[in-house]
Amino acid sequence: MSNHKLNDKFNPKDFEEKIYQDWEKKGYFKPSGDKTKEPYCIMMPPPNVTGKLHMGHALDDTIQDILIRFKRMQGFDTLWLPGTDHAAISTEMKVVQKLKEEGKAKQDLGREKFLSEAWDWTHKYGGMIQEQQRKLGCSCDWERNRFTLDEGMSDAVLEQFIDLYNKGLIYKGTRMVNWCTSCNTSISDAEVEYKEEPSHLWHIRYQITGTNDYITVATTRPETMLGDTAVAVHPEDERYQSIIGKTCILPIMNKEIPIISDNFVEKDFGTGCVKITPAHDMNDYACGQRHNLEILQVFDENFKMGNLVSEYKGMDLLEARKKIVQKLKEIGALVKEEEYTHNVAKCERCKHTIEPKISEQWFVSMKDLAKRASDSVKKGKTRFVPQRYEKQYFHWLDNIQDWCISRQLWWGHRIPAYYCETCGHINVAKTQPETCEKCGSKSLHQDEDTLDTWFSSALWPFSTLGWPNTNAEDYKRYYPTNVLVTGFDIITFWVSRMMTQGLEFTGIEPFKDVLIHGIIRDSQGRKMSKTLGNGIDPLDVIDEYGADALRFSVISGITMGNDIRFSPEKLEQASNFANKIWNAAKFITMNLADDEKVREFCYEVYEKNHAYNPELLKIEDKWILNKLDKLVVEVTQNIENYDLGIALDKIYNFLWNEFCDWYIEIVKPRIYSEDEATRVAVSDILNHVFGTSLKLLHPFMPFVTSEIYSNLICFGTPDLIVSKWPNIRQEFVFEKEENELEILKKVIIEIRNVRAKMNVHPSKKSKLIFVTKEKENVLKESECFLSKLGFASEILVQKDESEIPENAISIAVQDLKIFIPFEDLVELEEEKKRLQNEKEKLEAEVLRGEKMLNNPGFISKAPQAKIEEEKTKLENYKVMLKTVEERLEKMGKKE
RNA sequence: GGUCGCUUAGCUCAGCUGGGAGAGCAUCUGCCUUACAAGCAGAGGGUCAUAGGUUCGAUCCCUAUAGCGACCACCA
Repeated sequence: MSNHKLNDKFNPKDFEEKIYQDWEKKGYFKPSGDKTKEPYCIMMPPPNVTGKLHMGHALDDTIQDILIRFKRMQGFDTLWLPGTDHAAISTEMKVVQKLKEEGKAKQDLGREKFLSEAWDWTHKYGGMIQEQQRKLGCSCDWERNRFTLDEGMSDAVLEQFIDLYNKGLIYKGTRMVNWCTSCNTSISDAEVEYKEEPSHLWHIRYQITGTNDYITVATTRPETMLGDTAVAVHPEDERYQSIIGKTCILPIMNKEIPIISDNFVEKDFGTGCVKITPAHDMNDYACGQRHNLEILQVFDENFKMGNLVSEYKGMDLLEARKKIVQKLKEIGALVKEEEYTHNVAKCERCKHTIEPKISEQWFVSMKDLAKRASDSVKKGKTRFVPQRYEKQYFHWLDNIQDWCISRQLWWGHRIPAYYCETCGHINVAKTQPETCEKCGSKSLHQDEDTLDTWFSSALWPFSTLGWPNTNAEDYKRYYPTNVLVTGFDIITFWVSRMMTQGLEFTGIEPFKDVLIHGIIRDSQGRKMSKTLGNGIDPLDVIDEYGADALRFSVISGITMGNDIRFSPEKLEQASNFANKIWNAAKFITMNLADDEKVREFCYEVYEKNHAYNPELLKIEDKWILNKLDKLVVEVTQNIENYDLGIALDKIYNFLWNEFCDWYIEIVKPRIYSEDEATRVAVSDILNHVFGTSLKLLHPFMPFVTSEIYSNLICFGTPDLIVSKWPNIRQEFVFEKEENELEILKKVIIEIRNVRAKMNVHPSKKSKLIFVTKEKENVLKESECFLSKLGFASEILVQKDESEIPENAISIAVQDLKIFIPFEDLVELEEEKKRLQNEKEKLEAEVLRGEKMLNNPGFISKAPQAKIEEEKTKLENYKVMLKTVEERLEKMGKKE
């Protein structure tokens, strides 16, 4: 007997942790370093260092792990490099919050102390997510783990800044930027999101200077009117032609401001007149630039009312709005107040309001960089999967604005710009220069700001490999990477920037494929969110069902790019599946023939590439081997194409419905055979087929497959994780046998079907009489399992129908006729009804076939193979119909 | 407003370049058949959103419509 050690009950907790430690200890996650192999590399999108694993990560990481494990088994020199991101705003917010709870403020602490707090925080909460990724089974090389604030990465960031600055691609300028009033920093366009909010549209009239006429403007922000420096209309708006160039009186301020014309004004919106507040609106600012308008700040640094009007000074903005509306009412300037919903800019991180603010910031000039990144994808150098997402990418790059990279934060890479206090010159260098490069002064101070998080993550695919040292071994070997796996929400933030920066600094696209997946929603289809509290914790899932089940549940049946609805049913399915193969493994190991002999046989099959000995193979062996070979080809192809959901479902179906439900059942009599040669042969096929399926399944469900495999296969075979991916055969040698067995399966299904319909208890056996002219040999060979699965007391094969009892059930499958004499159990009327039903079905089939084949269009235009196929099918149906008709006729005569 | 996606069994979703609709769960009927009741065997259930078009043939390709969703832009 085999010395199997599989526990009686399947429980992932018994082995998952143990197996992971074993993999890591044996160094399987590290690249093989074998230079004769082709490298294959994936960079893990770095999660926030203080983050927690959520379902999105679970999906993203599972996909990557599947690809890496697949390629590793295929013999590539694989590197999957993990890491974490310092997540500037997010982490700083958390630390600020913590300080606040302690009654401290960031400013009081000062930069040094704050950073030390932030590092403490990072060390305390950081890295937790990586422990969780281990639980998920991620086979990434932890020894190459990187952090965006570590030394090497920081050096890469400085290199990038200085290089772009020297090329003139980074500049400092005063612009209107998005300002988060809560985070107190500028943010980039990509970090702004818009949310619909109910508000009002106030119509306010401004008197045209020197007349009794008025011009009415519509606004959602009356509090900004104090800073109006013009009113604009569309140049071609007939209504206002006469007043363009005149001036009007700004109420409350009682100030004369010009009426100008500008194309950005929409004639059809509101009144067609827009108040222009250059200091507090993006469009107004641009318009002000075009018309040389004065910029008047209405708010102070803290977004309270400034001192334009002393009455409102220091007031909260919303409060000021009320007061000003009130005032306008009083002076009769308010014409109308209507309900209005509009989009309000919000901070993507903290969800607080974004205010446009004029300030001095650092920018990256994006136009040329974007063009190149766009072209790369257009030329197919980098490919989006699914392809439709490239539109999102193009759209972003084609409409790119300069990238605001400075943040008024402390947690991050500090901008390497040193200002000369003597001459004002900006010195840009990796470390603080002794003297100003222009005037030689020693009074220099560094820019206070830090860089956008994405400025460092943009370098991720190569800074992790040693860049800017272009001679670094990893960089030379693994760059560019093969595939980037991520969600569509991050295409603009990250994918596009890795492309622009990658091309600029390495001259090549950082990855060949960009694989985009959907997001995981809750069981009702809602986005998982903290506020809704509908998030599923992957760790809870792992705890309850195991990591393999979690992985199965997020991959099975999915299509790349489509959203996934989380369902507990899938987890049940997954864990049932794991349990199923566990039990199959138990059965196989329990019944293996003598170890030594099987091992010899195994060796033949494995090392000689399917060196089957046809002498020892029976029809069912050939059937399953043929199916297995097809499965290998298809699954391999599916994974190459990133059709992971399809691949997994095929393996599932093969293992459960073909291997367990049919093959094992068919082969049981041979397993229990007295003859040792029979047992050895069948043990070997079981081993081979099951072992090969486990290989195919391993990338998807690494733990349970490994645990089983190491208890199943013969000595000398390596651990599953580093075993060889099954060979792909070019041709399927057992097509004929496969087809024959499929027919026998149908026969068995039909037999079971009629027995079920007639309520025959399984213990009640019956005779099976096969009538055939050609399939005697096949039937003889299959007698053993036919009799078992068909509940037969005896099997008779004969050439004609001469001795068929009157009251027998008859079944027709292709050219086979089967009769089951149930003796007293058969009710003639019932059987007639059933046959009549059968007849009608077959007639319909024959009709369909004839209609098709009689269609001249079909005959002349359809491919020949299709025509032949239809002809064969029609012949089969005709034969079957004839059988049924004859039987009916006979029964009719008996009455 | 622009772009894109989705609409298939009661539910959740597959369905790869057009050639007789699939899975899981749920439902119904039998089974504790010595791997597995987390199981086995069987069954029922779909005008593939609607209307046109292309084709010998359309769930699949084209056009329009409706409902849902996402992204981008943002109009004061």
